[in-house]
Amino acid sequence: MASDVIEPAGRRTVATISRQSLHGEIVTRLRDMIIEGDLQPGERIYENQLGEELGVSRTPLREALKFLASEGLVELVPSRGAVVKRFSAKDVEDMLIVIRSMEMLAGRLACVQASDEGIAQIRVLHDAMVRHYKAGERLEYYKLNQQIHTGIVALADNAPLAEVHGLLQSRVKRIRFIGHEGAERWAGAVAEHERIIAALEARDAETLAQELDTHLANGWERVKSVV
Amino acid sequence: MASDVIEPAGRRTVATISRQSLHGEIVTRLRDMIIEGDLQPGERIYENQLGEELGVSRTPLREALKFLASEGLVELVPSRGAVVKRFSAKDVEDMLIVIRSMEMLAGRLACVQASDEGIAQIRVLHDAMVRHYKAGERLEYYKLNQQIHTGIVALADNAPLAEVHGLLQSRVKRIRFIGHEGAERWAGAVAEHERIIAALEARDAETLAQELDTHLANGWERVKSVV
DNA sequence: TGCAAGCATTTTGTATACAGTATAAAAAAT
DNA sequence: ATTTTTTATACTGTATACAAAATGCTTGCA
Repeated sequence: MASDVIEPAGRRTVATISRQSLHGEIVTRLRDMIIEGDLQPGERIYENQLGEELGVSRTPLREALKFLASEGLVELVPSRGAVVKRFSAKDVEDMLIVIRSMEMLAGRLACVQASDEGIAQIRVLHDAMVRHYKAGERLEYYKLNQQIHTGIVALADNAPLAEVHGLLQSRVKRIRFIGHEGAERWAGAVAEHERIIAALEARDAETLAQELDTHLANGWERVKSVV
Repeated sequence: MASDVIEPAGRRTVATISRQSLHGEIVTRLRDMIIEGDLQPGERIYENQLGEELGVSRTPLREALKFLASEGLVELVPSRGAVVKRFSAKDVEDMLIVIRSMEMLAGRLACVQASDEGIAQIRVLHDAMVRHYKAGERLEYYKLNQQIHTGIVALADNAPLAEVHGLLQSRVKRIRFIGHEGAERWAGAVAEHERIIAALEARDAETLAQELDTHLANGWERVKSVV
């Protein structure tokens, strides 16, 4: 996964000056490494070793770890350093419950707040996703799927909501990415998405919330065997 | 914790059980300072000065600032250090919308998940709060009010939910604390609480969610003049 | 052979020092 | 007088060095 794709809200990527502070770069770098599985859950992080590996000294690395600890991606054990956080099945289920609730809220808000152009953009993403589905391209499908969900949340025009959603999303990304669903389930997910977009375009808040509810509940069914 | 009792002989742990790392202590210290208004919104934080003031060197202080930045309490401007984050009225309203949604979810979950003892404990807190209300003790009332809301979220037995709720809660605490409501509004809030507790005891999820919804919507009405 | 205690190594926690950058103030030129 | 440039100062960013704590290993003893 490229690190330059759309960043979650709260992170400002200024194109003009790429000179973000070093610890900032390390944060995004490590976040990617954790999500992509380069750093595995439960793995202890040795500051010297990792710092050497990244070509930075311990100080900014430590600062980055504190940041990620607050995000909940790593755990800080006093006097024993940082460990990549491991999530239990219940943790994941709990997170998905919260994510579901927040996307339902986002959907309701989006039906009121969103501009027509914003909704149209979601439709574009959806159509592209369907094309990738028909072509059987799972990775591309997965990415667009994520973008659509993040996009609906963005339409709600509620920064804290987007932030918290992104926070939890980043934690389950790793697990969700693994989830390989069978053809029939995959088809079901696409059909659900179709109804979601339709409800959004109709600005039918209750229907949209309902569709997101069932879609994300099914999402848990799809991944829970993997966790 | 109980683990200190069974320490092996010859290995004596110091009385200060809170053997938290220094940056950890600084985090809680600064968080309190921000919430209580010792550090005011928009105020720039000079690391040397604040470090001197707290009696710590810059390194752990900087780590603490990174942590708080991830929490959203301070903002990191590259090459210009940390600033206490300032929230607009819309920010606060958006946060309260999300908090409301999360507490509604928590209420629904609590009706299923909570133990009878847990619910009884909320009742105890509520009764104590009412006593403080009748005595006109605003500060004590405020604290118990917070505890009740946090307690209901805790009953949901969903760690990520409690975490993100606490995250947003800590941001609006500062504002909420300021909000001095008139006598009649105060009475209304207490009455709403009474209905909330009743619904919880009856484990009536929908009624509870409804009551929380109106209560927290009114909460925004109560503070929005202040923001 | 098993266990315990002490020593050594490794790793984290904190402080300090140095380098780079932004801001502000002062001086010079238009 | 105003604007621009230069210079100085102060603060942040990063690295390195030192101290404390924990883990692991070895050695001694029963």
